[in-house]
Amino acid sequence: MMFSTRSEYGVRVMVQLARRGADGPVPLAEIAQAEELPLPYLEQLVSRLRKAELVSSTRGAHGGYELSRDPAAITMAEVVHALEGTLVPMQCVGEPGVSRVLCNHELDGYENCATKLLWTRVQGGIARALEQTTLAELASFAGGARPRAARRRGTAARPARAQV
Amino acid sequence: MMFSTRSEYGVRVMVQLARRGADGPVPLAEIAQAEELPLPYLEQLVSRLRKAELVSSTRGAHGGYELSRDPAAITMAEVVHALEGTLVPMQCVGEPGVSRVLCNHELDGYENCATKLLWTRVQGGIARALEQTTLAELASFAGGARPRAARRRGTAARPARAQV
DNA sequence: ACTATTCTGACCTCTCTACTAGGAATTGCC
DNA sequence: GGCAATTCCTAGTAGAGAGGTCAGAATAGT
Repeated sequence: MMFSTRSEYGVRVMVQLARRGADGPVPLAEIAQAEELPLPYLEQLVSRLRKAELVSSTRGAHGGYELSRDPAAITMAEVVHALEGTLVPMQCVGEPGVSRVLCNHELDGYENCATKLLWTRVQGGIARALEQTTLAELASFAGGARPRAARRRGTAARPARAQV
Repeated sequence: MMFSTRSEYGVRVMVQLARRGADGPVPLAEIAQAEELPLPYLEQLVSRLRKAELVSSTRGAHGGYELSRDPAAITMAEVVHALEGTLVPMQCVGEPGVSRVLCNHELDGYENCATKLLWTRVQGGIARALEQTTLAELASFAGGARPRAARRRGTAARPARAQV
């Protein structure tokens, strides 16, 4: 069980955009270079973010992407949902319909389905973690914000260990 | 992102074993029939459960599987871990080594990796949900445990809605 | 016109999932 | 001992999805 790299890379793009703040639109090529990720792949990912209206794009020369909202108002739940497409740990929990899961509990609307209880809880745990983490928080984490904040707090070469 | 059906089916096997309690070893064919799942596939799954010492097996005629511990002492974290093999939402979070994730943050041991913070939180959310749910709880949920406990607690025909 | 950029769709390769198949080993019962 | 019921083990295999690549069209500044 695992999230796909889409989420990983997409989140990193968002973090980069947040850190570059109000410098106007940032071309994806810059981010691709900074994170050492393949540009064409990022283009696909960012397309999902745009469709979810998390970023806005400017085409043409000197174009690029920028956040369409304040990073503090963007939760990772939105971001990961846009990238991953769905956030259910098992198909019972999601929308009914096509499923690869054999389940004889469909008949009674899963009322008696013990496992559904489990997966719903797991989903709750995931959702809570994602909702409680804002983009602003990730962007200001550790090595990120050189601009001012980091230096003042004395976060020089070696930042404090991540408390998770 | 999703757990595999291995987890789903494996959990159902465990629930069935818990519900059949102390009737001696239960042949897998019975469970396969009850849940309408392919027997040979279950054999593979249950092998993982056995290697994790969650179930014990009796070979030969009148053999089968039974729980090796009290259902109340088995958390779903153990079960799902045994079935899924790993419980990390992103490879950074897990054991270092081979990874399909391109990451230029490896160099500094991910000290500066903002996304790692996110995935670690998500993992925490998943782990908490799985650890707080015991097999006994699932087994007594809804249609399951006629035996006694359920009735005494007033959990009659229609149990209280699952609070997730 | 030229260049920088977003945007789109098709394609490709590999890995993994969700099985199936076939049999060997073990045990109870007659 | 022989047979049936069971676990156990190893190999497959079809399909889906992950994780990209590729080619080019569309748009906008200079």
